[in-house]
Amino acid sequence: MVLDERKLRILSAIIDDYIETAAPIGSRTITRRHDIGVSPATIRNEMSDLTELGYLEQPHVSAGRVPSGKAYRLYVDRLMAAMEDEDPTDEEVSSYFDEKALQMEDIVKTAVQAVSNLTHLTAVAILPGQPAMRIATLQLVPMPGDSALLVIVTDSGIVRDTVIHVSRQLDMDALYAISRMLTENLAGHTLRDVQVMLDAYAARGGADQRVLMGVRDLAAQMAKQASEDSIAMEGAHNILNYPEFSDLEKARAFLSTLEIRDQLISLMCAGEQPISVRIGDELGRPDMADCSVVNACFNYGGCRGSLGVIGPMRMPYAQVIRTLYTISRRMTNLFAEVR
Amino acid sequence: MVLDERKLRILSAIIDDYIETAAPIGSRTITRRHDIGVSPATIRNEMSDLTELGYLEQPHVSAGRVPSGKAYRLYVDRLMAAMEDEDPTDEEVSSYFDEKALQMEDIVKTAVQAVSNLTHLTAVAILPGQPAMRIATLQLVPMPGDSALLVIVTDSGIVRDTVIHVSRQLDMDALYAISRMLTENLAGHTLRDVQVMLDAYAARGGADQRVLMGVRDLAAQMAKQASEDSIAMEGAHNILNYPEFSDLEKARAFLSTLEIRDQLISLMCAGEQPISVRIGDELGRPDMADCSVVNACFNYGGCRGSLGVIGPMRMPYAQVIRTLYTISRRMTNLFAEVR
DNA sequence: TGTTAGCACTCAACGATGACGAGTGCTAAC
DNA sequence: GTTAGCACTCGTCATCGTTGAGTGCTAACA
Repeated sequence: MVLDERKLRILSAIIDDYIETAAPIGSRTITRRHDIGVSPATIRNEMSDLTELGYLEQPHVSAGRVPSGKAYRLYVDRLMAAMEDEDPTDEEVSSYFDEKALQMEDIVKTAVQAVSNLTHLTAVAILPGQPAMRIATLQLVPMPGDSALLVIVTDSGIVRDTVIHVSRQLDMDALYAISRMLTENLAGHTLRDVQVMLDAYAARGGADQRVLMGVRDLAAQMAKQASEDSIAMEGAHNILNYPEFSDLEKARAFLSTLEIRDQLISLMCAGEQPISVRIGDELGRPDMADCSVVNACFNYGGCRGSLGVIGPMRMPYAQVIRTLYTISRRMTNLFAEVR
Repeated sequence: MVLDERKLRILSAIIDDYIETAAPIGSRTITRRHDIGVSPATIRNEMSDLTELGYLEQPHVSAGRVPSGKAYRLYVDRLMAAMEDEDPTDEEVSSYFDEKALQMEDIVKTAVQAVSNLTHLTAVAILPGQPAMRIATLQLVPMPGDSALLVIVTDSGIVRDTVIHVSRQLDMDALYAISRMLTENLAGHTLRDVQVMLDAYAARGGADQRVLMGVRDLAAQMAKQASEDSIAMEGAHNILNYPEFSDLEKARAFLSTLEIRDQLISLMCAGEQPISVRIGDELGRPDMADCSVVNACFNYGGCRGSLGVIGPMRMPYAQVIRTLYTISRRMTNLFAEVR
């Protein structure tokens, strides 16, 4: 038995309808809503074949059919092939990004929000850790009271700051002198090296110990943060709007999984392709067997981040893929600009 | 009919049991679980009186009784009175705050997480806007490429930064010179004034226009952000664990309300007391009539922020109040330190 | 006068039952 | 190969009796 043109059309019709209605599709429904040109009985025969081939499933004998993971896979593969030719427009994406000169973290946050709003699904971005980041500049800014803001900028454009205590008599110029000195000595070194170097300086005495320790602590904190993947998520409880999660227990299980960092990262980490779609079992996780994940990747610095959505297997793949593709490309461009 | 000692004991027993089990409490249950010293029949008579007085409600005639908002009010008032004498210990709170030298926003985020984890409710913090913030320092830090990080520190210790484009030839010293000049001219002025002043400078020409515009834009953005209340929230979908929200529709309504900024702010804004408890109707919102909000306030700079939880009327008030009290006091101390 | 045992009554929850209808699979005719 | 017809399946929904927790009332008791 082979998947001929008519079977494909019927399957496609079922998938489209099911994505829209979330209810099992019967043979008559198809003749009503699509112009296949044959009677329900014929459709039934074809559907029976499609079930045999593993593309359709029957919740029970007297219900309609529901697409299987295999069906979605076929559907998405054809979709992707068809999209290659298309030139995706920027649609409504622009309105989310109209601010200028955003910092990296803001860009990611904005992108995740945009995806969640546009797809009504849960959007997640993951930035893989960069353990070997190097310091580019280091600057102390006076703060009210006897403290200062320590700002560290890395070569990949990541910025972190923290408040440290300093001696009261250090004014803007004095702080700048220290900043210059520290930058000259530390620029180009990795965050880990810096910690060791500063301990050595401190042991030799001389400079303001509090400042040195402050820098070391922030460097340590940054090194820790930077070596960990960072996550942005938005729209987690969008899934409550999907009938497949109308069972509270399921919804809770889904949300709990999203809350566990490692699980989320392993779910959402992208492959090498610009767009990757993993459907149901392909996720390799029994608890997520009726979910799908679509990922796009983007470049920032020398690295690859992942932007994606997670939701029920029944999701509007075409729209999701288009949205993710557009936004991830936009992100890559913005990051290129920032550098 | 008056609320004598025995009625109070029975009411209190009902509330305690109900908070624990979430199921209507019957007369026999009370005699089984509490040592009131009278028979179920007597309890029934008392319960009938309590219902008459408005402290108890009957979901239907053959179910047990459920405490009314009025009952919780009484319960909480007595609780607060009893707590005055107590010296609250720091319990497990410390483990959340062991990082040193946190920035304001981090402290708030940490606090909200701590509250949510400890109470298993939805925790929210609100920092009221400070429209009249003044600039304390302003500093440009070199970034890779032809851009710089602009950092603005306000007199209340709020820090914001953004990346701006500058001429390629500006090195660290040049940027510092500009920073000094700008700080000298702008320090002490409000964010709004600064925008006007910079437009004037720019019109006169001379200095690096891009820098001036960058500073103006960031000042504008900060002014906008600062004049708005800022919100931190954690544990929104904790409510899915409460049987009162086992109705998906209710859960969704609750979550939607939390997502609407203005509604959330109006719900969570605290009064002047260190701890405020608003129960059911007292919130003045029909859609939240079976929820309660407990708020604590904390000081930061000259301002008052609010830290609170929102959840079903049936919440463990004693524990919630204690937790909020401890953490809000801790926050006030930390903010005093930072300054 | 307050307390208690007894008893009739109420009503949500639960399970069984049957009608309904959407949908299937099979067969025979076209 | 397609289609009409028909028997069959099975989830959904409404109905109905049963069960049990809990109440309110009354009368007896201390």
